[in-house]
Amino acid sequence: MTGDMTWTASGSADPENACPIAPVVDIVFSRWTTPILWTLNAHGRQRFVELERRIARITPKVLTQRLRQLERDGLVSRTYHPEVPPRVEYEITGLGRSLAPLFAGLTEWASAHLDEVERARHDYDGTPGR
Amino acid sequence: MTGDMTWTASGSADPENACPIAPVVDIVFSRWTTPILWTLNAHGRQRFVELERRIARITPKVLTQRLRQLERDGLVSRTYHPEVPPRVEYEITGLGRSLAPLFAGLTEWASAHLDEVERARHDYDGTPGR
DNA sequence: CGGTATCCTGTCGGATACTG
DNA sequence: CAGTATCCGACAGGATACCG
Repeated sequence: MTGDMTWTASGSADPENACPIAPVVDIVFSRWTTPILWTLNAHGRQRFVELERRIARITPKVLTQRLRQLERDGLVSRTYHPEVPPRVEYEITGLGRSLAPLFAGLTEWASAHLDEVERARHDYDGTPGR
Repeated sequence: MTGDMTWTASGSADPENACPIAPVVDIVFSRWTTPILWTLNAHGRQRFVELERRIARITPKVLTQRLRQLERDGLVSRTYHPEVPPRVEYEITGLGRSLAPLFAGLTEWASAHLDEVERARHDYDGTPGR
């Protein structure tokens, strides 16, 4: 399909990090960002508490931090409604939605290969002499 | 093409983490794993020092830790040659290579949208009153 | 409601030194 | 060469309390 030639050997190898996708990984796959993006995409525009409830175990502090980061990166938009009580809504942006195929690919890989990983782990752990 | 329906809203929402791809992210996108996988795929079978040199700034301790994890997950294979001096070779497995389309997708997303992220960051930082 | 402030702990990873 | 052992500092993230 697309871009397969990007995943091949070439004489390059950047001196700093020999991995061209490192920046994307930092943006999209830092801790908590995938659950947040996933929830926002799956359930549409949501308020802070809704996110807090759906993403179990996340603390408000961390949720705020990650939402700010995602907003700064343009993946999520924040709308403040000056009411009493105040209402804030978060929504995934077009840029954020452009990650959809990637997430779909991840999901597909998971269902196809996750059990294989599980088996490998079991074999590794079960092998004596490590 | 494939698996797009997995990235849609449905009544599910797992209680623990509302994000089905969380396990994959842990496996593939934990720190240093992408540079390692990328290098192994790009340059083929390599010795420890080769990896160490190509992945700048990584320390031998951390490289060992991550390689062990990748080996346990079945993404990388380790071959020990009992010689003097000893020789160890690391190679990406078939399971590891099955991540190729995903990495290609990431690369493509980067070239298509990374500048947009950069612009969003600049706008965000430049907007007063935050 | 939607956060922020403060404190505190656990863990990741760096530095250094050493070994089969 | 290919690691391991040990020490250590930084900081992400949890718990708790408080505010507009």
